[in-house]
Amino acid sequence: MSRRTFHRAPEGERRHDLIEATLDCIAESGLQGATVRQIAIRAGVTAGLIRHYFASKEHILQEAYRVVIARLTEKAERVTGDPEERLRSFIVINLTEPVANSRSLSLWASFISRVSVDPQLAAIHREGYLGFRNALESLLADFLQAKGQEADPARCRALAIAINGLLDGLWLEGCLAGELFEERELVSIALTSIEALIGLPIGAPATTQ
Amino acid sequence: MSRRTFHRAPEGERRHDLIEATLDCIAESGLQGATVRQIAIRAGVTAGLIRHYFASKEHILQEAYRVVIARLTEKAERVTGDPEERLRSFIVINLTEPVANSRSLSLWASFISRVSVDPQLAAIHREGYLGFRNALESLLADFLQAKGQEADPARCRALAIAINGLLDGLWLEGCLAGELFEERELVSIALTSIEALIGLPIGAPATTQ
DNA sequence: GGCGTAGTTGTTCAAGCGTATAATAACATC
DNA sequence: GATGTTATTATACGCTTGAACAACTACGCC
Repeated sequence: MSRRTFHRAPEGERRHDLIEATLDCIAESGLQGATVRQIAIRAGVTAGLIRHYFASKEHILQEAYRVVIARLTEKAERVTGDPEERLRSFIVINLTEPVANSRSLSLWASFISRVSVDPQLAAIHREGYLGFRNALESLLADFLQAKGQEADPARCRALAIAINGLLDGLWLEGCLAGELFEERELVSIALTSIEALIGLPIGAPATTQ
Repeated sequence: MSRRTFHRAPEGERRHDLIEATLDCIAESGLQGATVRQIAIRAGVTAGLIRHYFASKEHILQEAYRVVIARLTEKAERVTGDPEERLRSFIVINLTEPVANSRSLSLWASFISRVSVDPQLAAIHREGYLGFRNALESLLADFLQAKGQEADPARCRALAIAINGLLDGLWLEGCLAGELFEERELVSIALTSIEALIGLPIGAPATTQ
């Protein structure tokens, strides 16, 4: 009985592949679909190998959640340019591919549903979430200051909460109802709405139709 | 070996209890925690009984999802009063108990994560979601008309999308980060923001601090 | 007050789960 | 090319799962 041949992959690559396979399983069949056997099949290895890299199934799920959060937030947190440009980019990035698509939503919702139950996931969640909102709040402060407005802390906080909510909600709508909107439509609505909230133009160049 | 004694409940009551037990299981341990045995234990019956009322586990989960959606939307869809009062109530209801709490979010997210995978759940979702947004859109049209503004359909649609997004997002923030806000704070931010979006006061009576 | 019905129980079954561990083969090193 | 290390496979174990089904009993009915 010959064993199947295999390839010894470097640790980093193997871990990455396993996590990617995990995300595929979750996106396709939910957390319940992410069994060690299914993950292994997808990654093209046998089930036992997962325990060689992750102490338990819990651990690989936690790592996978970190990756999900990172992909949802990292692009928006690295915008460049002047304050106005950065704010605009932040908005657009969060409402277009690859951040906004149904797979992202499936993954996000799968983990969110367990955040209030699983303390480990809750910790990972809080970390990523605060980072995101702080990035937005400082973006707003910079923008207001650049426009010569006093950056009243209370107002900044309220604005950040509102805009964060608006972006979350529109992202949700776009991911869920995808085909009901053009990408441009949600971005356009977001820009117009946020201009109304702040009371200043964000100067979207020929984006608002 | 004597069997345990039992009570023959009327169908409606028994089905209700079983669904309630299902929701408890999901809220506490996610969809994975909703096994026929756990549901049965919570409902105080044996596992076999579930299959007497529901053709399969899938069916009881679908019924449970219908209940979740109904509880999230029914109160807001039944607001009364003049247009301004109805709009204000709609906003407040969606951001306070019992619609906004962490259990609601857990249940919602659990099902949402499978909507893009399970066609049956997707159908149930679309039904409830469109009802909610239509309710908001007609509320807006009434409000604008009552204020003497022309209810331009395109603007109504964009406004409904934006406000729906804002409410969803703030609901999410409130449910997830609950302790970071006072209930009043999110409601207050929502009212102020929506006034800015519409460009009209909603006349919140002494609610905005 | 006995009977029939069907709501409910208890048990069983195959499948699939996470985990543990021994055997094996790929690769680095010399 | 032999050797040592360890990534990887293969197999096994104990447990839980959704489902099926026969036996039992509560309760409406006449």
